[in-house]
Amino acid sequence: MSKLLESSCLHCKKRSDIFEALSDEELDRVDMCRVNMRYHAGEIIFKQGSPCYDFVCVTSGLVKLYIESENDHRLIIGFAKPIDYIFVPGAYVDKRHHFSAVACEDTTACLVEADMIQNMVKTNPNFASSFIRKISAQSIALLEQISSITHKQIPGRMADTLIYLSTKVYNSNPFTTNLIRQDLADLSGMTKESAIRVLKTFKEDDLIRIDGNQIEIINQPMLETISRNG
Amino acid sequence: MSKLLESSCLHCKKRSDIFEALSDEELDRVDMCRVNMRYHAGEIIFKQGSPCYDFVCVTSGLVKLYIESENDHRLIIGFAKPIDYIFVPGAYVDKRHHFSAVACEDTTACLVEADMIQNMVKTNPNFASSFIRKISAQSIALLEQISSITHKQIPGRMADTLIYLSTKVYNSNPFTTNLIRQDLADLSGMTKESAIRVLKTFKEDDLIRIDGNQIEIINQPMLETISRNG
DNA sequence: TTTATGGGGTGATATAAATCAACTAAATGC
DNA sequence: GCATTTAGTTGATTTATATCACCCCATAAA
Repeated sequence: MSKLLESSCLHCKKRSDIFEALSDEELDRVDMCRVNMRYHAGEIIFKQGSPCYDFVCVTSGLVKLYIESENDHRLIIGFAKPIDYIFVPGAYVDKRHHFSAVACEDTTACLVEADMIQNMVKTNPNFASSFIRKISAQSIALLEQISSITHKQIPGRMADTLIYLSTKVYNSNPFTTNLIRQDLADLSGMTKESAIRVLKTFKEDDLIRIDGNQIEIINQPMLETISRNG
Repeated sequence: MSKLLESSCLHCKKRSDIFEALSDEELDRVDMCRVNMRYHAGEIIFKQGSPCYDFVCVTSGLVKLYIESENDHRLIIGFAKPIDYIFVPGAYVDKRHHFSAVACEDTTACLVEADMIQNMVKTNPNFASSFIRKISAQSIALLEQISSITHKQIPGRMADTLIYLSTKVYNSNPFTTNLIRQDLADLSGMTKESAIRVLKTFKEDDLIRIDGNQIEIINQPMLETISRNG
């Protein structure tokens, strides 16, 4: 279930950085190709394999991005939070989504026609540069995650996940999250049971504290050491 | 050891696709910021962590791209072959290389100043689009590799590697390669010993034939099934 | 010639992590 | 109020894969 909201890009306070490069007139054009959507926690925004028509700009809430494989395995490759827009690599290649996006809290987002964005890339050089900068950053994040998951074992991977959540997603410590254990596992490339077990050892070693939905990193230096040692 | 070659972008037969969008005048500008290099097999072209000044366009040979971690683990994330250029995500973010590049055969390549390319993105919209298309394709390839390595076990991963080499890198079957077993392992996220063992079972099951440097996929449908089943 | 060296290969063993199977506790629905 | 589902947790067991310790063989170096 979703409902339409009204406002304008020009005066939007939740505008993604990349739009800063646009003139008022260009923003109006974006406005014309834009739908504001509201998603409930758990709702799918787009699904891996489906055709992609729109770019998604998250204005509130939190969106989880993940790849899924035949055998029901999931790997969370990142999150999109307010004022992020979700880069969809398929838009320029095969017009398909290569990962899925799900609202993990109640979320609002603007869908902007992919053609419009691609057009803007052609007409506004600064927009093009911002766009490439964004893709580049996402590529780097992917490389880091590949590196973590393939080269480190469970404690190192979970340390990376916790540090990532605290410093890149929630930007706070302690942070309050409604990610469940399975999500932490899917971020770290392990099973739910393994995730629970490492978290337990981290708690016992006073590296972190978990209280309901709140996670606090108590000993970040030690977590970083664990991350480095793999 | 490397030596300088002479020629011009304008009449170059080894020009990467993305340059097609450029005018003669723009090609001349690229020419001015260009150095032609020759690398011997095994030589490093750039190393993860080092500052990046140039984009690399491979004109002959083969280049292996990999990420390395503290504990000497390597993961090959792809290859660049003639008429590819190597997209360096750090160029737009932190001016650092996030993976290393090594010539795995004798290789020639043109180094073009990153500033020049970034400038071209701003002045030529079609070039910008080509550029984004290329990055997007690389992102998709990374997603596929992440998916293979984290969701599949050894036979599935090696099947993916063999199919990848045959269809995407060498574009032939059988193909002749000078990749060693360790490289096949680094492509598949496993140890050399494990790589040798799966290859042995593949040979015994008549899925592939290996004769010196030549690898032939005999039963691709079966390999694809193994890949799907993980 | 012998001596390194690097790659391919194999078996035995160790181990990290998945799987399986229970059992709580909380939340939700009827 | 009871039944059902979902999340969290734990222990026992299995298994995939890494590690270790070798072997051989070719080539290059001394």
